[in-house]
Amino acid sequence: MSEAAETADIPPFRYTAELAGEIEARWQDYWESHGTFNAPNPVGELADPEHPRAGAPKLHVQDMFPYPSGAGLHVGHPLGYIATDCYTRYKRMTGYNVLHPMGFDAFGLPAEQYAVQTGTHPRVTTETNIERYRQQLRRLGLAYDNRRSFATTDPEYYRWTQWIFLQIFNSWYDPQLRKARPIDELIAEFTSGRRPTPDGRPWSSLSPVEQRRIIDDHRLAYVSEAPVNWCPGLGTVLANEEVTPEGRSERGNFPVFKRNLKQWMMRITAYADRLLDDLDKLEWPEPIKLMQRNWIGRSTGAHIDFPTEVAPIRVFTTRPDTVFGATYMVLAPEHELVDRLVPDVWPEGTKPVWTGGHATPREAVDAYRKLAATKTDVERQAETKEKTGVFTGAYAVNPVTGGRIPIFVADYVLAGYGTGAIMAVPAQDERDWAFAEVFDLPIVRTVQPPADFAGKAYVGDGPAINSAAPDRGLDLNGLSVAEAKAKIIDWLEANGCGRGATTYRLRDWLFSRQRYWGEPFPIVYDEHGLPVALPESMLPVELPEVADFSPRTYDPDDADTDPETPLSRAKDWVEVELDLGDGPKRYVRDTNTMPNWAGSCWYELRYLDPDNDRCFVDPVNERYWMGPQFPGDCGGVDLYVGGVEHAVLHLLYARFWHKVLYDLGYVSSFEPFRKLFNQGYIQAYAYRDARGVLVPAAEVVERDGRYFHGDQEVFQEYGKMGKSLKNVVTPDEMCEAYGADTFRVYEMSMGPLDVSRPWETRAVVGSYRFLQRVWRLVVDEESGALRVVDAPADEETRRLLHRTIDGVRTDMENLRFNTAIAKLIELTNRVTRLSATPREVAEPLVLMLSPFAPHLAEELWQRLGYEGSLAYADFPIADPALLTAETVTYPVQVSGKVRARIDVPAEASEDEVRTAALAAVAGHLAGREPRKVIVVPGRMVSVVV
RNA sequence: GGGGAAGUGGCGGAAUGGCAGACGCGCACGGUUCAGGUCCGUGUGCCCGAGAGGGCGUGAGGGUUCAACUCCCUCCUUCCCCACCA
Repeated sequence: MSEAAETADIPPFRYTAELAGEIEARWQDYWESHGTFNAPNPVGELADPEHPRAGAPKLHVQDMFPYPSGAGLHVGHPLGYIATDCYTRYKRMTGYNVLHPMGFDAFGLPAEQYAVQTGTHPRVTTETNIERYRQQLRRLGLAYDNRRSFATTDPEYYRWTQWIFLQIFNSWYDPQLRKARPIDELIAEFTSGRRPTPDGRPWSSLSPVEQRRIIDDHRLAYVSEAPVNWCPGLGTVLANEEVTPEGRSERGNFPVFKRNLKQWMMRITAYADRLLDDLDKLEWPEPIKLMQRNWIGRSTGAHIDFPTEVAPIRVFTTRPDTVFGATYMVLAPEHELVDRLVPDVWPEGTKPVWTGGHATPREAVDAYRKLAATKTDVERQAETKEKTGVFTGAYAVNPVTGGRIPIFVADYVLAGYGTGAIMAVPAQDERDWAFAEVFDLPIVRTVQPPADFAGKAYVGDGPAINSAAPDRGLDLNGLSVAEAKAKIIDWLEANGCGRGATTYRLRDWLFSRQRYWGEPFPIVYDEHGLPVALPESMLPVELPEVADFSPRTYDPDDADTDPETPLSRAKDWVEVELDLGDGPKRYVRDTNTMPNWAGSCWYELRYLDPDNDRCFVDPVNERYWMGPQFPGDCGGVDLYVGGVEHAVLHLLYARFWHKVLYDLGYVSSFEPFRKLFNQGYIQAYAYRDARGVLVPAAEVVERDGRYFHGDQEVFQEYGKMGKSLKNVVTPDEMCEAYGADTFRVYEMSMGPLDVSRPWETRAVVGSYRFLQRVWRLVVDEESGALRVVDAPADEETRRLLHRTIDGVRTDMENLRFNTAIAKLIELTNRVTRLSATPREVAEPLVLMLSPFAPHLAEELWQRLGYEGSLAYADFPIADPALLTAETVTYPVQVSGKVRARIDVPAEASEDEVRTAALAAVAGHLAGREPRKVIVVPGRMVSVVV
């Protein structure tokens, strides 16, 4: 087919991809040069009292910003961006001052790894990628306030990331007030003696270094020698969340080892309760809230101390009511008391199975620990229910029964949760039951199980049994689990052997990485090796130039190695002489960088005041865009849209930082994102040939339900769109073939926004035809003349228009764009059948279409005789009088089956409808008298015989 | 193992107690065209029937109701999250 043949028959004024491209470029230029989507701030450089929306009610909508990868965007990426664009364009037309910004989360490993491979500086790669993203997004006509755009890698941005880090570093958590406070206030409490020192010595008797260590231990950001996930293959430590269940690195799939290393930690656990409780204030999808609740994992119960010969063992239990059934104890292999407890010889009464075949307890414990340490998590996984362990040779005393109970070491008890020790109650815990069976330990039921519970643990509710110690003044028998818990906690507290307690699954956040392409810490170390904050005037601490961007990596299996960061090799940068208040001294910089998450922990705030160089956001601007809307409101972004993969980490970290900033008085909102919406994913078909090799999806053709690549039959599968599946479709291709407006309409009409669905390029043409029909309603394809007439529309068209307006408004408010578009298509299809288009329909149709197809709408709006942009035009309002049809068709059911339809005037009374209905179905009644006739006004009639 | 979400035509989906399948893709037929494509029109859940019409139908089974895709119970399947958390 020749170019000439292709275009020869096409009318000169048809809405083609070429025309769409021309219109789109023109309006994108217009919007940019007019700053059409700039949103005015109340104060500061972005304030604009002349703006049409200055002082209007605000709406702050935000997308989860992208990491600008080298591959560029595919059609799945902008789904959420288009959705928020449609929503904000709509809300702008209903009078809101809309803030809709976009930025880039640009620190990260891919640019760094590319740098390692090619020597290209990550900044160069990053900036190239960002530029590409900007162009791709611009082409989609997304209505951003571009003055507010930034990348987390901009020194002017990460200056404030570092500044916030310092606020966190210079804070402590006051559990009484349940909030973070400046560290100076803690120092003042110690100095005045209001707060005792940890070991009771007077504050003034401590050396300055001792004082600093105590203070440092209270900071919300602190350096800790803690067990971390060391990954020699990557040369870096990883957060727990970055380690797979198999005990390998999420990136690279290298082995990960638990090592004690000095690392920055964030005391997010101090906020566990607030992070949990404030979920109730948020309009988030329940599944996401649940995931956060599970992640925080609050359990309430008690700490109980079990005396031993060396020191009491403290356990955490959620079932203190079952303490009478505690017939043995288990310590995690890493528990600090293990070494002190182990005696020289096996005591009297040691069962052979307890010893693991070893001659002494010491030997047995050492061997077991060694085994546990070398076992990877894969192996532990494989033997999930197989309980292993070994007797320590030591006994503890059950504080309520006074009985001696053996102490075991077993890896089913985790060092990192609770106290790393448990009281084992086999009768009421399935794991303990399994262990007790293996090691032949006594089982004492303390909750009466139902009849069919012989031979297994019973974890449910029931009356307590075998739970009395009259000589100790304790009797739980007959009480329910809840009652027994309350009573035993009172008893434990009164007798000094325990107290009510709460523990969390959430751990403190490991906050340093041994990478190059991240924010440097604004911290130096002095001659004592203690951290010292750099003053604000020294921010930002910029990344030094280095020759080699990679951390030192090792044999992936060699755990006995130490991190060596890229920054540590920049000797001139690392060693500095500074005057930090007590004269010029030599300091050493921190050579770690912050994790990827840092930049996204507060970016929602920087959009509000992106150029402010006095503070990270002006409080007035923050209060306007994010502040509480009513008493008790948490405030925050009004709508935050992004993928469900950030359900826990990003959203938890960002909430944490936001709460610290709130406590310190910098923001008026105590949650960053009031409402969250998770968009689904666009997935795509991929094809493999008979050998299992992927073939490019674009080259596959379907014939009779089978798929072929050339002559070869290939087989369809379904998955994420990506290079690896050879099924990428880019927005640029779609813009080229159909125009950006068609692409936008297609993405929004595919289905509900929160559901994942497959991309089908061949279906895009439906949206294209729709826009062509709308174009034709307004513009004559042959002459280019306006087809719009001022004569009024017929009554039914007018009523359909108003029902459409009403329905579209509801759909837009609820982000149901697919049904909104369906309604617009229905209206369009009706008007298409008219010989000319009434202006009273054309104008509202164009306005309603404009959020989805903004370029086309702007063009038609202009052709309809308006000047400038329709971005601030009023969205159509339905006339309530026209929302019903003139006549209503009622289906008439007899015994649940539709037997007739009747047309009655909309204003007909219920009796008139009933009479008409009965007449219509008389034949089906066969003379029987209806028992009941139900008339649902405007809906249907149901006759019961 | 625990938790969550979801199962509707050939496909994406619509209907949240009231006409199941809106809207779109695909497909079929017709118009336009030398032809293909485009565009326009009509039809399109399945079965019986020439037709009028009738029967069946929202993963399976049961229940509530005049009326169930929708609410309740049991089960099956798929996807996602967590996973020895005391």
